[in-house]
Amino acid sequence: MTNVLPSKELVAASSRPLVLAVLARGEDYGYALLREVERLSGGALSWQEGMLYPVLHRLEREGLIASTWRVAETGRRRKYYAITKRGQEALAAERATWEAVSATLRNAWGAT
Amino acid sequence: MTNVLPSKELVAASSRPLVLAVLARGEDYGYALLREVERLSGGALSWQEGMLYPVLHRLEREGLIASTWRVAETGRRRKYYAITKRGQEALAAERATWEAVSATLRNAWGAT
DNA sequence: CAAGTATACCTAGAGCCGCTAGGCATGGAC
DNA sequence: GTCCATGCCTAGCGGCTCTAGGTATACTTG
Repeated sequence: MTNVLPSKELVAASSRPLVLAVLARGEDYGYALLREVERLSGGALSWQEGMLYPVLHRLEREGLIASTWRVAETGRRRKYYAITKRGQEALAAERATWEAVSATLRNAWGAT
Repeated sequence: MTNVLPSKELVAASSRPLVLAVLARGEDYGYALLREVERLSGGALSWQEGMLYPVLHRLEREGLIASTWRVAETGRRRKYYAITKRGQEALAAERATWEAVSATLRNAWGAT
């Protein structure tokens, strides 16, 4: 399932729920999120940095995630993001809409 | 599952595969597609005309669907769209990317 | 110790797409 | 004859990814 190259629209639709879902499992920082998405997709998805950082900034501005600068054991400065209470509610809502659309697509695909 | 109000990004991501999927089941016209999507979603999704017609024109310009003006039994002029061979290939590709992204989301949701 | 690579963050501009908010035309109901 | 549903279309706005950069630092290798 390598390299299916989702359209930019599909990237746009999945970026928020995916970031929130990953952060719901524990805090993480931007650069590592890129790796995590690639891992979770089995290599199929590969996000660009240019879309991730704006997404993180938007989510933080909306109060769905919160950031903390910290120095890692490697000695590098990293900006760690954690999901907030409102972020968890938003995640549940995003998931519900995603599943509604998915169910609709399955209906359309299934019925010949 | 009424009224989940998908983001415009999710609408953008699903419009192409959904239109192609519906037309793969048989030709249809714009206005009826709006109803069909509402029906397939169980009332959860409600497309605006302002996004559907541009989508149809884009898909036709790309050769994925083809249109024919015809007069219905009601006496009204309708523009019927049918999926083309290339459209069916595009549908398969769209479906593959959608499922790759869905699987990624499920992975993120599932693992706590 | 110098150079290259991986890490780690950020942003401006372009292009694309849905949404809002209209417009136009006709058939059927009352 | 008036109103609603049908049936198609489009211009302008805002928002989001992508391209294509920039900056800085730790680690590796010769």
